Amino acid sequence: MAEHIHADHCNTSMDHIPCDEMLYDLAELYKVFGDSTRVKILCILFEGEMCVQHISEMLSVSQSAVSHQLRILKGARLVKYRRDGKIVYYSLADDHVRKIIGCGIEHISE
Amino acid sequence: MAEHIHADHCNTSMDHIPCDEMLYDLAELYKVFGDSTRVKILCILFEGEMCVQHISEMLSVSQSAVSHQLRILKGARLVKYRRDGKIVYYSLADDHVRKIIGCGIEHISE
DNA sequence: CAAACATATGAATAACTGTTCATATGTTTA
DNA sequence: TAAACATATGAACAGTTATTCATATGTTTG
Repeated sequence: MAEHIHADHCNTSMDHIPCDEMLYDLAELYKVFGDSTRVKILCILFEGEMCVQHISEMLSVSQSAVSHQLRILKGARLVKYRRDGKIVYYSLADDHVRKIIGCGIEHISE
Repeated sequence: MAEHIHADHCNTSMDHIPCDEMLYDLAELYKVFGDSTRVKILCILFEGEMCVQHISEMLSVSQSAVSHQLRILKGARLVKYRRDGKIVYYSLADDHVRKIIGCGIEHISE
């Protein structure tokens, strides 16, 4: 939410140095990617939507831990969810995630 | 260094889920971007090479703190440096940095 | 409605991280 | 070579964070 407010005041292109608030928000965003559990969750969601339990099993991470991390991913607007009965399905919010992770992989595997 | 070893064993494209080691390395990379001081340093270096003292002044961050952060950026192969007398000039290692930060800004300002 | 199930959440703890301070290393110049 | 300067680095401390555990919320089914 706050990101939007800041972002509107700043330039999006890389022609000039982004303003301070934007750089702060940017760091906040990358912090979200800076945890292997969260990155793994995101990559699992590349395949399509998935429920919490399934994610938990695939990663061998407790349901609680996954849920906590999903909350953070939600907060960064990286994932969205829909409820179907008692099951909640999570999926990627948009294509930025794929792009950002793609950029990172490019750097590591250069 | 280790990243290279892992990366070679994994797929770079996004067709399949990247392997565990790669996702771990990826999180490590994003962790580096996940600090506003470091992001600011990187953005300052968009303008070209710059010495430690100058960076320190521009950010109003102590010389020591900047130096510590530059070490981390160096470790992630995001910046390179050259020594000219007593002054050390830092600059971006390659264009990945610009790309990664560009992706991030795109997301925040959507 | 009660029991079972799926998910979310608050508190606590252990591990990690960024800054500061003091000092070391390396380079120039007087 | 001594002093001054630029940078690097180790230790310590404060603040942050990810997981666990216990439990709450919300949903279905018997």
